[in-house]
Amino acid sequence: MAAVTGGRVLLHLSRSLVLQPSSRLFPLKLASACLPRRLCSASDQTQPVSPENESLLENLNLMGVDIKMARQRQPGVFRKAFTNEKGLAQFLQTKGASRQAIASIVSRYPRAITRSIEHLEQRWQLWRNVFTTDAEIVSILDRSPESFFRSSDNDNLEKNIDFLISLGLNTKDLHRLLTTAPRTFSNSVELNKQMVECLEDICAELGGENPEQFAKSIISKNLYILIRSTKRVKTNIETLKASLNLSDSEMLALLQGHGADILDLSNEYLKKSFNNLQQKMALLGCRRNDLKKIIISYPLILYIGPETLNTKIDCLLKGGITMKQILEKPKVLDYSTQNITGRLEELRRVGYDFKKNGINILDSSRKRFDAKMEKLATSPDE
DNA sequence: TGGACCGGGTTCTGCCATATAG
DNA sequence: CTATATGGCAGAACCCGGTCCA
Repeated sequence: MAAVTGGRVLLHLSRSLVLQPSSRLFPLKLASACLPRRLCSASDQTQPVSPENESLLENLNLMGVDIKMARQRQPGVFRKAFTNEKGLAQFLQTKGASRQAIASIVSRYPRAITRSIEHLEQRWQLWRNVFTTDAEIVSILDRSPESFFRSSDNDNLEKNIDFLISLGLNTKDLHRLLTTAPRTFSNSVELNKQMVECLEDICAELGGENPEQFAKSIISKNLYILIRSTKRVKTNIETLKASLNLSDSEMLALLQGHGADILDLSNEYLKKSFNNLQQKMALLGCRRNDLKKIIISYPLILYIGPETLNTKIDCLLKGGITMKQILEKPKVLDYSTQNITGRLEELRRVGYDFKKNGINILDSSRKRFDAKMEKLATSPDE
């Protein structure tokens, strides 16, 4: 509203992509007169807050930025006298970002426009140490602008990369890490070090031989671990250990296997998930040891939400599969309820005998499953 | 050579709270 | 005081196919 005061200026701005601090043209006192939001009335005891930067608003409008969203997220940016929205836009454009992408990036993380070109160039180069193309970086920025822009500390970023390499993570690991959990690289190195130390300590406490290797292994198995708090990881390990009554070596084995996958679940979620599974299994007449067994062989079962899990199990049971079979091949729970339901129906039609043939057929790719079905259709005696 | 075993690929941000800087 | 930097949180699966062996 307040922003569109002069079409003349709009035209002018759209022509020149030359970067310039945006506010020069509008002295502050003038802008304050334009903005009714903060009339410095007599009753207002606080210092008059500096008003929003008028020309900045215009620039952002031109860029297609969602001003309302941006203002809600980082209002401070709008009151800055000098910003670099044009420079940022041009920079991202040369890297191959579309107009829409740039607008979306700024809408979601307005502070991006406070970074200088030098800063941007440097940060981009650091990311390019890990990524091979600009396009990859652009796609991450589009996905998560905050990951790239939240920190203005390029030295820290460099230290992070060095640190992660020093852990023995190779180029491919680094690439996966930055792709999957880009926030990791905006953490302070200290924070990342803390998590690594935490993992090493856990290994040592459990009597592990090689804490460094252990930490590295957990990170490469669970790329989200470094953007979690050490408290979360510790609590989850305690929860697992206590509720399953695991010995140190059992716990260690679990973590070195697929247990790493569920370490980053929120503490409450893990507990809720565990309790649900426990209850469900008790209801189905399983023994306490079965619970332990299924979690050790298929920890990801705790990743599945209570409702989904119960539905899946019921679905399998209704389809003529026994709990005993599920306990032996928990991986069938990997597949969606929809997938399972469909397959059960197909198998029922051809009279597939789970007692005789087992349930492994449910744990196979679509291609393999279809091939199998075709064979069953031609020679139904199976 | 069918099928069991196993690991890998995909993907996870956007908000809030708090400490710190200015 | 305000703005920035940073930590932390909730949220919640599914699918594919290489390989090896009986």
